[in-house]
Amino acid sequence: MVRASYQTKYKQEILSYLRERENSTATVEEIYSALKDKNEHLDLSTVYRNIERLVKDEKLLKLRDEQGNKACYQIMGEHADCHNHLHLQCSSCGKVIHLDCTVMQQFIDHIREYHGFDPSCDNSIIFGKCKECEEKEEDGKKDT
Amino acid sequence: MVRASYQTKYKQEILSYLRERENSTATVEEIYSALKDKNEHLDLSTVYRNIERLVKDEKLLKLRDEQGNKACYQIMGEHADCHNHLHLQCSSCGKVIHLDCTVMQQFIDHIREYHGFDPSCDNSIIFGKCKECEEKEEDGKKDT
DNA sequence: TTGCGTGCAAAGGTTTTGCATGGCA
DNA sequence: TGCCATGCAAAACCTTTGCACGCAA
Repeated sequence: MVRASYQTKYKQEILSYLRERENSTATVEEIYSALKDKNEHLDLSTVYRNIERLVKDEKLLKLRDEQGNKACYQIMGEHADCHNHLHLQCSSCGKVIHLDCTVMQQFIDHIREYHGFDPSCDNSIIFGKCKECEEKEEDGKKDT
Repeated sequence: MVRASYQTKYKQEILSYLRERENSTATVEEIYSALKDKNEHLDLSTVYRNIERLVKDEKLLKLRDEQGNKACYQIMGEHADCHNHLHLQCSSCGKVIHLDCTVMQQFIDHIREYHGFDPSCDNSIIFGKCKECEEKEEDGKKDT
């Protein structure tokens, strides 16, 4: 039997918060302040500890923000095999695209075969801009 | 006229230290302790400040170690256009392979065209294992 | 009782900042 | 003189750890 509800309360809230953001990531701070609204006494360390376990259980994917200053997290999809595909993360909105297509497979194979390098996709992130954010930026190209 | 020698002393030492490592990266701590040997009074903040400027001047490439805990740096090649190719970094030895081939170009183009995502290669790192480290590991596969 | 999750406080590691000094143009 | 790099000290920031308490099995 799985542990009772109280004990996993925060884990569930973290997962549910991240499920809402589905395609994008959240920093620890964002998760913390989201849960803090409903749980006055919640401590940051509790959030860190819960996240840590969720990552270990492969419920969450640990990534990095573009500057590399902070960890950010994303919920794992149902298939949960984020080991074999690359991640594209938009540096504006944080959205993560799970790249998993033939071209990507060929690319990985090519690296292995011709560059003597065996990519592990887990921590690897390709940053850039998604189409939506790029269009937004072009619209608002006036400010600094 | 460029600034005189004394003022750029540490910058030059940093560059020369990183040139020796050519294909791999160094953390701030590593750079610091290497220079410290010759410069007793060198302070860590000085290293940080010099590195910062070298990155801004595009003499160095700022990367992250695999865990994302620390920054690490690599010297920019002569062509200095690290903006248009991907970086493969070995998580064992830190070596960085500057991937710049047709297949990679096709891959990038494919992402742009079919996934609505415009990769910016600057901060993007694909971690993995280089052939040498992989072979080393297979040889010594006995310990924990 | 035992185990585990929690809050609180403190520490840890990396990086940044403020300030006074001193060298070079 | 004026600008800029430096050393030193302190702070900032993200993250981890120690400890005691309390709920659930």
